[in-house]
Amino acid sequence: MKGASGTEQRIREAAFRALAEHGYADLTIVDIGDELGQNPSLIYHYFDSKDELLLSMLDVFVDLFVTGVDEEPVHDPEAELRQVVAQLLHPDPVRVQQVMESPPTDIETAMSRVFVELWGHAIWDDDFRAETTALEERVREAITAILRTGIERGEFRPVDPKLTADHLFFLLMQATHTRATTNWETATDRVEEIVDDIIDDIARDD
Amino acid sequence: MKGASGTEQRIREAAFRALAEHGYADLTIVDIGDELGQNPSLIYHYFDSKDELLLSMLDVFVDLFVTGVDEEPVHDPEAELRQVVAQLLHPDPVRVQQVMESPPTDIETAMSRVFVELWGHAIWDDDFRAETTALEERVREAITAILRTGIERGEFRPVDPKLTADHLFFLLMQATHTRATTNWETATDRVEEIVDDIIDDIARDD
Amino acid sequence: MKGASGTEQRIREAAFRALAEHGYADLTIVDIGDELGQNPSLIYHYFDSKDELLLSMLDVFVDLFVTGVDEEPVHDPEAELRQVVAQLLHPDPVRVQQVMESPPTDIETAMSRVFVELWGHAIWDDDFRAETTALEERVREAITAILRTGIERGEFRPVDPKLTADHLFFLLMQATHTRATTNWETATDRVEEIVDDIIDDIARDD
Amino acid sequence: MKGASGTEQRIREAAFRALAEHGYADLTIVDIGDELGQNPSLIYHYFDSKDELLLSMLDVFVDLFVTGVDEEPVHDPEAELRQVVAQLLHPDPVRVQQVMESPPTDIETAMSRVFVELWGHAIWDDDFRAETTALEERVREAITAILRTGIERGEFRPVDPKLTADHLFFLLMQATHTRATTNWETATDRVEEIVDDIIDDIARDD
DNA sequence: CATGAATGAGGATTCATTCAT
DNA sequence: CATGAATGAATCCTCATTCAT
Repeated sequence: MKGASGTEQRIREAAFRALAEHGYADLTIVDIGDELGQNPSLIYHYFDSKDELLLSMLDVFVDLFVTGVDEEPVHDPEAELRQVVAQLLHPDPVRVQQVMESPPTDIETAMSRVFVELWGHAIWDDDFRAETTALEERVREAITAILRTGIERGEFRPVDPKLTADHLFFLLMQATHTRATTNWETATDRVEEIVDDIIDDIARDD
Repeated sequence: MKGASGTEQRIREAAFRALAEHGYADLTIVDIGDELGQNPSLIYHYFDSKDELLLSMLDVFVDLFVTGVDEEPVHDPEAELRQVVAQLLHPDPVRVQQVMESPPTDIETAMSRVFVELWGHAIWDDDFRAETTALEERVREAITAILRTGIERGEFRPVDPKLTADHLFFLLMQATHTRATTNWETATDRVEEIVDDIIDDIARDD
Repeated sequence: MKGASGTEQRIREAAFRALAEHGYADLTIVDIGDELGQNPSLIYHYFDSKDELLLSMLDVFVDLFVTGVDEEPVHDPEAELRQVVAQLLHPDPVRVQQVMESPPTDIETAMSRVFVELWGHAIWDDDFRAETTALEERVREAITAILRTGIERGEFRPVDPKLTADHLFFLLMQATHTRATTNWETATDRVEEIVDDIIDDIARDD
Repeated sequence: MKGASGTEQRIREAAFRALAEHGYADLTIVDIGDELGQNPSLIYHYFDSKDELLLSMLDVFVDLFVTGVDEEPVHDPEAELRQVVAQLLHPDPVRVQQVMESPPTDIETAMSRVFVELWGHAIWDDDFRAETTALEERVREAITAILRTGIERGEFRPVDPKLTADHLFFLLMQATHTRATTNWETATDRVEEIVDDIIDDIARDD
């Protein structure tokens, strides 16, 4: 794998789009080459194998999914909590553009499909599973930190921050999962409704 | 596809076990034949194609996953609600035996893997997606019915039964998903903790 | 690799002919399939890989090269010595037919080419080298046994049987090598001349 | 192909070493580039194709193998005969250094491997076969010349010089061949023993 | 001179599926 | 019912070669 060539990142992004379009079981090197607009064999100048490319492509997903979630100190807990929710459910096209050169047209669909496909692959591949586990922890900890700050400042009720973070986290992940895997069109809305209620409840002033 | 031959069902079950062992992307007709203990060509006497078999195999999963959840009239809402939770998270070996001739050794792992693989496939296959959607609705309605009965009888607080059912449902599905796809060993326990709190809250006598 | 199917042997023979026609560096599975008159993928029902097939094909060469050389007790040392020489340099079509179903048209050319190609491959492959080493020893020992018997019976002069056997063996091998690898058309005749002189010398009655 | 640039010769030598390390069937342009310590594309500035380079590389082998064998008038036939034998079986490191800038560490192994690989390729390539034929003739004639001089001067018995030269030549070639292609470690010693006996016999004073 | 990106043809291997028995 | 031989399409990957810089 070579160094800082832009091509390498372009290949990763092409793999991301191809995965969102074909799924793991059906994804071929030719599909990725098509998406890349170049000869498939070029891929092997930058990656040793299809597996290595796909593992490396996880980075693209991670960047899209959690960049910004856990980077800043917490200023306004409730606003930030709601923003994390929004970010996980509805990727901001502007931020996506900063991370990805040529994002897919429908980024929400692409993200949820890729999420399901990558997590599904993690069942069988230890390297992948290490990444999925780490990514989930990162998100849960980010939410925990926001909750903790809110509680310390008295803006949130004194709930168990880790437990509540996990609770929210489970709901958000499942929203993404159901969106990709069923015809229940309003599932995401439903999750948002539930999550909003929970946040309202935590943040309520009583 | 021929009639209700025992062989046909044995093939479906073999496909289920093979899927739990290899995953969708890696599943071959030979794998299924191995699991069946017979020549792979035999499968084509009963099913027109691999795809048809796998679609048909969804029935095995449905039987395992929801049989019993929605069949009886509701007697004791809280007990039955807790039992639905238990059933979705921890398949009862006795009941599994009634539905499946040769279940896999570790049925919890098998169930959660197959769940993720089948739902993942539903992204790409409309027939599958119709089934996943219907199955989810069936579970959500079963929970809704229990909640509604409990509320009518005054045993539960007057929550929105559909909303709460969806809430519980999302958590239960995500437990299965996280169990299969990450190294977070105690995720299922965590969901049970959260779900128990919710049920306690609904059923609380105040 | 399956058992006693005739197809397996037919594949080995096809590989032999294809090797004689294309050489090791240029030998493809498609070439072997062509020679076999069947689809190349059939080969993989009988052999795990091209390498495994080619190793197994060594047996065909061994059968052709040394069968009969070392099987019988020695009756007439000089005649048998001359016959071994003849066999190694000029395979008898009748005997070839017994060992091989469809031998190549020009068996002498084929044998010497295959010899050079297989021995060349033995440089890089330990399994092959074990076979070439064993085969050479078998031939040298067969010649040694004939010489020893002739000496014991007083029909040969009391030469060192092992040394003389090696001497004859080196010349015979090189005849095959030079025949395949140069334009020196009469090299084999030249070796026969030299070998005949040596045998005359050993068997001379003085 | 450009002129007599030093780089051109360095490429030929790199090809020689790469051939000794990988074998013909496995030799890639990248291997040669690695051995050269430079970018493989550079090779195409000096040679039109891999085939052309390898044909040109034969010169390196010829230089190593026969330089000195046939250049001088004969002074001491027996000594010179023994020296030709020694040179063909055990390349002198000093002389190798004069012909090759960076010879491989184990020159004997390299020489015998390259010999087998090149001669093997000569089966399939007329240009190569012309070279192998010419080289062999040159060696045989050099030996013949020495023998003839020895006989004329009465230092050797009046054997047929061409026949004896071929005899010695066959043995020497086969020593190289067996050394590279089998595990018979002492084959070269064995050939030397036989060849020494022959020379002793020719040179004997009776 | 020298590099490295890029191409395209070819090769080994896998696998769903068919068919004769 | 059941087997196993056989096919052919598809897939991953390699590698000689070209070209822009």
